[in-house]
Amino acid sequence: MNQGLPQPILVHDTFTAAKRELELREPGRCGVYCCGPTVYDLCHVGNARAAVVPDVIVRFLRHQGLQVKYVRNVTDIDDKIIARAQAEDVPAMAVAERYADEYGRDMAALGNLEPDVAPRVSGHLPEIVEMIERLLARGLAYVADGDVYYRVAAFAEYGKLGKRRPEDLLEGAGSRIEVDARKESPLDFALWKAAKPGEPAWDSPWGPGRPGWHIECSAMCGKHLGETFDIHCGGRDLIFPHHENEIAQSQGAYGPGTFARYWLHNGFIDFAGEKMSKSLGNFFTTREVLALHDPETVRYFLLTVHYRSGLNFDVRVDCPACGAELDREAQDQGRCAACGAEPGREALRARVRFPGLEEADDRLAYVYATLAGARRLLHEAAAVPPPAPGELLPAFCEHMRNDFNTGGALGTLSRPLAEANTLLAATKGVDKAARLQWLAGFVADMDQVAAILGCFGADPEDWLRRRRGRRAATAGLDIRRVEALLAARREARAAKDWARSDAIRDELSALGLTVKDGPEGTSWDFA
RNA sequence: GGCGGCAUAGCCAAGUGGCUAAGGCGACGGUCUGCAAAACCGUUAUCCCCGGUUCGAGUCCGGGUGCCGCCUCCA
Repeated sequence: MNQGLPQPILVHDTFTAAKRELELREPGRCGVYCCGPTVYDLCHVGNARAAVVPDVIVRFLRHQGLQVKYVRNVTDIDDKIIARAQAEDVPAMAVAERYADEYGRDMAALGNLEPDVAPRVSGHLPEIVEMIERLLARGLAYVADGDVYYRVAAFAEYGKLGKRRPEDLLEGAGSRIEVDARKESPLDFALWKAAKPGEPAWDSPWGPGRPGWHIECSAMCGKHLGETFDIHCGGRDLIFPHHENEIAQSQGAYGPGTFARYWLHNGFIDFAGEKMSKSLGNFFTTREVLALHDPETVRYFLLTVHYRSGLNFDVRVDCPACGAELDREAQDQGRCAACGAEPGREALRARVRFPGLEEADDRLAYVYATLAGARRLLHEAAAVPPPAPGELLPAFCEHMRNDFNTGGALGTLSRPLAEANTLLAATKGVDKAARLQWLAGFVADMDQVAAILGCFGADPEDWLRRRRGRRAATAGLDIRRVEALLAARREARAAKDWARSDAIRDELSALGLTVKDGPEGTSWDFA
């Protein structure tokens, strides 16, 4: 069937546990829902990945010509928000408002497109209540003391997404699942929670209260994407119970065969090989990482591996006193085993480095330097022939069509980038028109790659300038002193005083810089 | 205990049964350079183990081993 796509796209669907060809509910159109954050604190890097992944998927689907409606919710009613509000003695909605803003800032910094709709739970109480009433009417839910629970036993499909059998789940009921006398079964989950004194509450047929965690997504999907839509995204950990429960609710309300047609789940981010947890060495907010690296570098790094794989952030901390690399234990103790210094955990945390991101930053700089060179050459040319259709974009898209394989797609760029640099360096023996034509095609293709990835799209010169400025700032470098040294070295080189020239270069390299002497003069960068 | 995932070079990593197993980092050799740096070129793996299916398997099936995750809030 024609899907309104130039070529078929394969997607890995969690429900069927297999790669399937994307068949749209309506050719040419695609509805995408992404489970967004619960806004009770600054978002962490895992949240960033969970947003970048669907963002790239949406960008690619649009690039392939689909009309995409992208919905990413914000959970602004939740126990953790209430807990934080009570701790700070402010209204819960104020907490939610604040962190929803912060989330928006982080997402924008990372280059994520605005979703078409960013619904909030607090704006969908009527839809939620209506859905619960539907479930009650169908015998799939029951009221107990102002709470409403989903009757899991009444939904035969329960457990299919998460590959779980209700019997197995019940086995560990005593220890794993909190037993609540009001529930018919320990597996039943809350659709509506009666408000306790002091908690924010909304009116409902069952008394004042608030929605359970899962029902919001079912209700918001229904409202903004319809009873059935194409793609539902989220982190792996949401498969069970969150997405399982969404299916139970939505199919319970709308009938079999409704709701999301494809379930896409992204893998976790680890720090230093461990799942994030709130101990020193392996929990980082997006904000913290963005303070150390260009947001585009972070985005690029997130896209270097396939979205379903785990992604490890190496964490490196060196002792401020002796420079020794500290292991995890030393980091937790805030003490250097090599020299005995005790800088403390906080001081060490301030010295954290992410080698993977540093490598990614270098790679991005290479790409931008190549683009800068190509653009400069094209700009200087009197006449540029129309771009030659290259192989870059088709090869790139072939990987993207295979379950949005950004890692594989990025790999296809290496050859063309090297080729571009070869052409840029070639001064003789190349056909000038052919060279310009190839480079024009390269730049045109890279523009499209940039639109798909949300990377490589900045002005190359600006990006490289920003990078140097950022690194100069973190290194506490005095640019004027660097300029003075470079001027002195230029003089020495003009006089062919190599000894002095090299001495100045040594001085610069002691500052952590490297100089490059090219035909168009000397440039410098960080080593 | 139940369920799921992963195992590819020194490190990271792509691989939709079939030509010489992408790519990046690192290392080594070379071109360029006053010397360097950058850039470019080249070298750097038979895919955890055992068995099976197949004309053909890193890719499918079974059994091991080892990591990791979920089953409780979690992206």
